[in-house]
Amino acid sequence: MSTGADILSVIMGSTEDRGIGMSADREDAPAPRRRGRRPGQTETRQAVLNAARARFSTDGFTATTIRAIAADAGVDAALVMQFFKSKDELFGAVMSVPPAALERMTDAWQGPRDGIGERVTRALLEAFENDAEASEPLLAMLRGAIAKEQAAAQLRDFLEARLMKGAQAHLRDDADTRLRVGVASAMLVGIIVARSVVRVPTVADEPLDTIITTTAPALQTLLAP
Amino acid sequence: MSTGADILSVIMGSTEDRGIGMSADREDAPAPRRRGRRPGQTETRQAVLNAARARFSTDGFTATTIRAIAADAGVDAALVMQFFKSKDELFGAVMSVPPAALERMTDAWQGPRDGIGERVTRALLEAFENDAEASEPLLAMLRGAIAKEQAAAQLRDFLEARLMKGAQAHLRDDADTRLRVGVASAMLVGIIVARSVVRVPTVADEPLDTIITTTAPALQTLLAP
DNA sequence: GATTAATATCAACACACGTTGATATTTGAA
DNA sequence: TTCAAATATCAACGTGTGTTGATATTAATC
Repeated sequence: MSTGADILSVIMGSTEDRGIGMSADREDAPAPRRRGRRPGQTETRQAVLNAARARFSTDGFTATTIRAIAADAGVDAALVMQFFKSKDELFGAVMSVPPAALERMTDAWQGPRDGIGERVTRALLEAFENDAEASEPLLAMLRGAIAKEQAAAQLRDFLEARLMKGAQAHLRDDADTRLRVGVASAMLVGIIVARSVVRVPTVADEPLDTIITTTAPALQTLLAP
Repeated sequence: MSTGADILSVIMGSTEDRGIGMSADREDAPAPRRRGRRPGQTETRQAVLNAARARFSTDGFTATTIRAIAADAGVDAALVMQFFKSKDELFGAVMSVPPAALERMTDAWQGPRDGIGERVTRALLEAFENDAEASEPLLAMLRGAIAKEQAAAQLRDFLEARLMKGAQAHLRDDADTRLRVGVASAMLVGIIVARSVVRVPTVADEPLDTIITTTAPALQTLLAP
């Protein structure tokens, strides 16, 4: 049941990073837990956040349980409630794309019109495939958008106010351009859904470069008509 | 046992001629319900299916409760369990796109290469926007794909074995064409997600024709390179 | 009319969930 | 040292869930 949390704890941190040491003790032994505060520097809060991000991104909001998150982090469920006071607040704390990843995505819109289709396609899809820090919050929002209006709003905001706005900083600012950027983003989200959520074989089994090569010319037509 | 379910769901939304006792009793009166079998010809099973399809398509699998479906259909929850023996089986009975709607989508791939981008885009998006019989099962699968592997598999099958296969009947059958059809479908799914699930304003507020006009040339590039 | 099967409701089960209050242990400062 | 705050667990609560078994009412068949 454990997800890509190990990778994550190596990469570590997100917008909530406190800049302290890592080492991330995963629990797998059914140890008879001692009761009080643990000795040494405490990093449990971060472990809970990582576990929550991983769970929410794979199971969605409703199907993710506080108890499961707590178990993943090797912690009692009540402690999770003590840190973040409700499941809703924990979800909110988890859904934020780190600025660095966002910048990498929006920078792709800059540059000559010639290669814009490929640049944008590659930036977004590669970020999603290789950067758990960027993809997990996005997947959490996407999956959460189904059940939680909060998540839909957050994803809307990310796409609209951050990704698309960041794109338009490098483009013209008329209604037509806005629409084209919106449709292009939607298309790329579709490819992400097909690959990572639904896992349609034709799209999911192909190497990412093949997908990019196929997709880019269509995006080019859309973005540089 | 979903034997008769598919047939029934095809018959259902005919908007006219239900033959005999229509009535369509939606709950609105807090009537003290009588207990046994209701008089007249019974159509409750269909009402349950309709309510379930609507619920699953808007709330997703996990958040949809048997009790809510039963209430929508004006029926006791236990009766739902008697008809379909579990929530899983009810979900399975609901997720099937009627053949007529499917045919309308796949037929669009037929014809001259010139207009294929627009034809396909229009067929899929319009079917989704105007035809609840087609869109509700699809949305149910899409929303369910997050939490239920069953739903992801069903949606995979629909896209892969039905929609894409139906498309390829009218096209060449090499690996490259298959990939292009897959990517095109994924892109259109992305637009559906942006409009109907996440409701990104830039894409969702525009009239459908504007979206189609913008999208079609990109699909054309992809499908007739 | 009598029997049987289908349709319907009701009451309750066991279980998992989010959440809470009491309590134990450690840390860090006074 | 002393003591409050932070960190941790435990036991339990109320609620809502899918599901079940008993039972009532009607329709269809003989």
